[in-house]
Amino acid sequence: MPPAAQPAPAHLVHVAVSTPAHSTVGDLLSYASPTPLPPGTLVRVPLGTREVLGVVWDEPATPIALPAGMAPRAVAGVLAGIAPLDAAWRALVAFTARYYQRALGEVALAALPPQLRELTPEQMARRMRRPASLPPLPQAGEGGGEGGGPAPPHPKPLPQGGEGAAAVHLSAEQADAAAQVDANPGPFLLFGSTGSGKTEVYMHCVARALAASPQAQALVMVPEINLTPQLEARFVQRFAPLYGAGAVVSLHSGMTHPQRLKSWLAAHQGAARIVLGTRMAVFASLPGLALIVVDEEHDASYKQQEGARYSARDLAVWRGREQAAKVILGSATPSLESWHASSPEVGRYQRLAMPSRIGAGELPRLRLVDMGQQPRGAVFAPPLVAAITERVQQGEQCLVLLNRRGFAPVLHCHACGWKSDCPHCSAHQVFHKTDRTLRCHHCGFAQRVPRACPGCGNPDIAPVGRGTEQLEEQLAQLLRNVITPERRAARVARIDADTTKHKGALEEQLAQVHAGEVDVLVGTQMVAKGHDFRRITLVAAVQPDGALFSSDFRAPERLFALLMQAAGRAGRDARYVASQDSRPEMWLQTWHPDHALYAALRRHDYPAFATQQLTERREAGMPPFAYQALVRADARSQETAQAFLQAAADAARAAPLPGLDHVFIFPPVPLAVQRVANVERAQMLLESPSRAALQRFLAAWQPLLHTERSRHKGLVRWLVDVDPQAV
DNA sequence: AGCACGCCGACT
DNA sequence: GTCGGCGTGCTC
Repeated sequence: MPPAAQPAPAHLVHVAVSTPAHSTVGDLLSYASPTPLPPGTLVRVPLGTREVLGVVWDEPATPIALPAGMAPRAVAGVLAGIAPLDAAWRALVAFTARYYQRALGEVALAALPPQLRELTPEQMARRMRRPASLPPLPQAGEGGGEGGGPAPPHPKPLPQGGEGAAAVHLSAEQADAAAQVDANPGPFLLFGSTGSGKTEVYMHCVARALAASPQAQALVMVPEINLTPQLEARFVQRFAPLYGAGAVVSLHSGMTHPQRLKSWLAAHQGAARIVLGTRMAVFASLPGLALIVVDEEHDASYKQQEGARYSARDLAVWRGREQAAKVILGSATPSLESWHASSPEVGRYQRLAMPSRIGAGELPRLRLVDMGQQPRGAVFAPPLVAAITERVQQGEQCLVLLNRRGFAPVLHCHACGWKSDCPHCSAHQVFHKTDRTLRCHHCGFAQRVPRACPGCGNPDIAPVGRGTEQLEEQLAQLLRNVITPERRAARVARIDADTTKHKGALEEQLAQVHAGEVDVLVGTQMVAKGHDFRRITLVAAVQPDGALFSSDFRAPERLFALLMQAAGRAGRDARYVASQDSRPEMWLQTWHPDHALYAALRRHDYPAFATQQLTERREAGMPPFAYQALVRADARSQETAQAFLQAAADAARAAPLPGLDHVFIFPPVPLAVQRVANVERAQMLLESPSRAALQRFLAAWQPLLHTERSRHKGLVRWLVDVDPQAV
């Protein structure tokens, strides 16, 4: 009688699964597998009653002890068609989790395309077999080891001589910047004014990087989904002839899950040579990564605002160093962090300047309207109305910016003092005239506009303040008799989040502007970013002052960047400036015409502005001369939220935690909008001159925060935000 | 976070 | 008699 086949000796594998940082479960869970599984392997494992996606992780330095008496469960399946994620990807994920104080598995799983979680191994295998537009897939064998499968096939022979045939001529400035990137390790800060042709430099550097090796890949990030289509068009035009149509892919949250999975797999397998995307693309699996470009690197959108609150720009720099890829950060108005890092005194980044505008007209002249000298209560100062009228009569387009949606931010009853407060938030409900609603922009609560004051019955309730809807209405009224050179009545249009809710609406509206059907465009800051309005010769910011005296120390930086960017929308094409005496202009309506920010803006002098801001920041000990973290707490009552934060701070001081000597803990305070959707919000700022000390402190603090959480009933959630972009 | 189990109110 | 409210507790 032969003995029954011995069960194969079980191998213990350590798997990252998605358990949030709030959970008591450790970073890695142990499972049994009949065969050893290399780190990076995608597996399905049982977790409680469900089966979830996991990533086999590296053997921990210190062995993990299972809870007493617990036997490891068996791995349910291996996603065999997908090569293991390489060590570089795992290192990026591990660093992100550590630095931003989140669970490893949460970061790892969030970094993978969502459809991987939904597909069973069988569905996955079917999908991998399906003949796709992608080149044939490398088959990853069991135990395939590090670095993925064999080199991917190439749809087209490699271009000869480094530069592709489709290369365009670079200006001397562009060529010099590109040559510096070639010759130096970086990271680089490409400081190029709007219209200086940064994208050409990016494409040139991408071409060089890809030509250097058949495996080489490039990652190009932009801040907003809206900006990916036009970027993709340019990259496809330039690189598809060289590397095939599948060589350029996009990755952003606006794509469908199947599209995202397809792009992700193409990048993972190396078939995609160029990945374009938003901040999430920084986590793409790119085994051949040779170059990372972060366009508009100053943009706040690179900071993730939920889950792991990572900065894709900062992670790009980290990843580039780890994976020996060059990194180019590009901006006309760099973040002060990057500007400082590229200063001679620090020298961490190499600064490359491109001051000239190519093929575009001169930068617009700044016109400051002193609102103290204008009739009270006017939305538009008479000189601005006159200027817009004149432009429209000459067949030129104008752009009017106001960063506030709706008709008016609040309704007010003068009889009893009633205001349109949101019942669930400590904020006003915004009056939207087009659909006759009051809407809270924080919690989304919407209701019909009341006919009379709900407080006293007074039928006369008045809008206070202005939003884009009101500007649109007022401008249409002011320009009602203005005729364009084509003998057509002037047309005003509005672009904001309300008019572009539906898919394709933004593209449609932009097309109308490009076709010249619109004369004056009113919009929020979404129109100031990136879009190429060739015929706009006048840009006006109606109410820019708010940011000058904001409690947020980064508000001036953001305002300067926004206004510079908006100014760059004007006069992109010299042909559309009708005559010499109508050169492009940027108008600002301000109560503070002598403010230093506007003076620097008038000279288009970012370096002067940055120097002044950095001086203030240095004196005040603020970033980039200090490092910050924020602990946020949401609770049923403000007292509970603050009590939790205070208790956490007390526990840290009582311990005392390592790094505490170099970390200053501010008292808990309510957020500016204290209550949202009936949840009270508070936060506590931590500041340190040493990033390392702050990191050490936060890591040691994590378990105490968990402990405190359970002691505070009514606490809804808490979170840590490292390097917060607003405090 | 999910997803269980668990113990009290208004309905087929 | 059940369906279901969301309060605590666990996930290798």
